[in-house]
Amino acid sequence: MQWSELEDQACSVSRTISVIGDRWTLMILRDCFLRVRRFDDFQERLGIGRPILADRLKKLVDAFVLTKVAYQNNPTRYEYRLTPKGLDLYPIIMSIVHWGDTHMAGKKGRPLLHHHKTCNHQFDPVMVCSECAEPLDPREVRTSLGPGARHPQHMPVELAAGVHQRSAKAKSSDEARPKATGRAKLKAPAGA
Amino acid sequence: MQWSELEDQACSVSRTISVIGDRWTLMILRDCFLRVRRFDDFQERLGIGRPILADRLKKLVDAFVLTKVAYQNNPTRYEYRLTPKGLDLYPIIMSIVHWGDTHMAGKKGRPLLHHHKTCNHQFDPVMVCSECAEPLDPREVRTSLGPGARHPQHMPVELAAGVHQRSAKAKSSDEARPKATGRAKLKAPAGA
DNA sequence: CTGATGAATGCCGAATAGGAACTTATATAA
DNA sequence: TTATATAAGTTCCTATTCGGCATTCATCAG
Repeated sequence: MQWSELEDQACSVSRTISVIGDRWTLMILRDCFLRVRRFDDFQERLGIGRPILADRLKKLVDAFVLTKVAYQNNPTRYEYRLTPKGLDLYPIIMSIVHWGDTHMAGKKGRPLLHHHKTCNHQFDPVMVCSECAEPLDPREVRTSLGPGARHPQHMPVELAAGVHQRSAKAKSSDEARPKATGRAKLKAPAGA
Repeated sequence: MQWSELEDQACSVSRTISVIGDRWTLMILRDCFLRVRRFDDFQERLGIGRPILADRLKKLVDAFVLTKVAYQNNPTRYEYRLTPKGLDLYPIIMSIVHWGDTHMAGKKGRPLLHHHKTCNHQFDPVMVCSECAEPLDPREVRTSLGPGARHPQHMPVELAAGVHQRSAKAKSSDEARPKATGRAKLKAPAGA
């Protein structure tokens, strides 16, 4: 499978990985959230080669994750800023940071601390259910087919087992709609 | 920078990326959470080459993200299961899925739906603050140095700017740039 | 004009991906 | 007994991609 085929797949993970599934891209994005914006700053902080950096930045701009903003004229120079789409990557980056803090930190502890201005506490990111606000445990989640489902290889094994080529009818009980009852403030963008 | 150098860095993102920052690895992990466990199932679902699959599985086992469990004897065959450390990757995978659902879904909608057994609702994952349970907005988060902090290139720009270890040519950049915040609050909050 | 700065390219060796066939070990079928 | 099927790899080879160095490009300061 080629890199470019990934984004054509009917799988959200594949398509996301086609944008961010690259070592350098993730490092660049981390720096973006640390408010790094200029080519040479990225280059110096990451120790990345300039050609690769240029390539990754261009791809991120093409994917509307970053946008080039002129910060001076004559010559016009640009800096790279996160778009709203790029800002939405925050949970991914924070999840990665938190996993690293939890499982990969050296004996000295975590390198960075996060302080929430809203509540004025140091915090950890927690992934919760949009409906009941409970932290998510993978064993408490059941996956079912959505309207965009196409290929069995993107389904959980227990659903893929009976399906062979074509789009399967969602056979789970609540196939219908997300119907967000419950805490409105937790409701994530519905997407699609 | 080599792949192998990443894991030596004092940055949680670097170290995490050294484990999961690979296209195939992320796809494999997605399948793990969809309860795929056997070599040939991974191979068939992902269309990945067998050598690469074997390599990635081995790396994940070495990183204690997966573990090999014998599911039969004569001949002994193993399947791959997520360890607790691997299960902790769930927020990362879910963040990726959700971003893809939100920003990369085709017109047909998302391929998979997630149902929370705990509350019996279809849901989206939301990343919240562990202290106040509010959804996280990157602009409401301030980053500060933790006990494991070492290199300025892992700090947010406004903190790295004041650190001495910076290379000599930094003077011009500091001059030309609007001073963000001073270095007033560099000190990390004491305990979590 | 010359040099400095910020950014993008070309070239080339090294690493990686991908496919096909091969291996091992056993159970089942002919 | 031989043959076939199965699961989990491994070996080998080719083609692509990656990463780093040096260069190029455009513009402004002097």
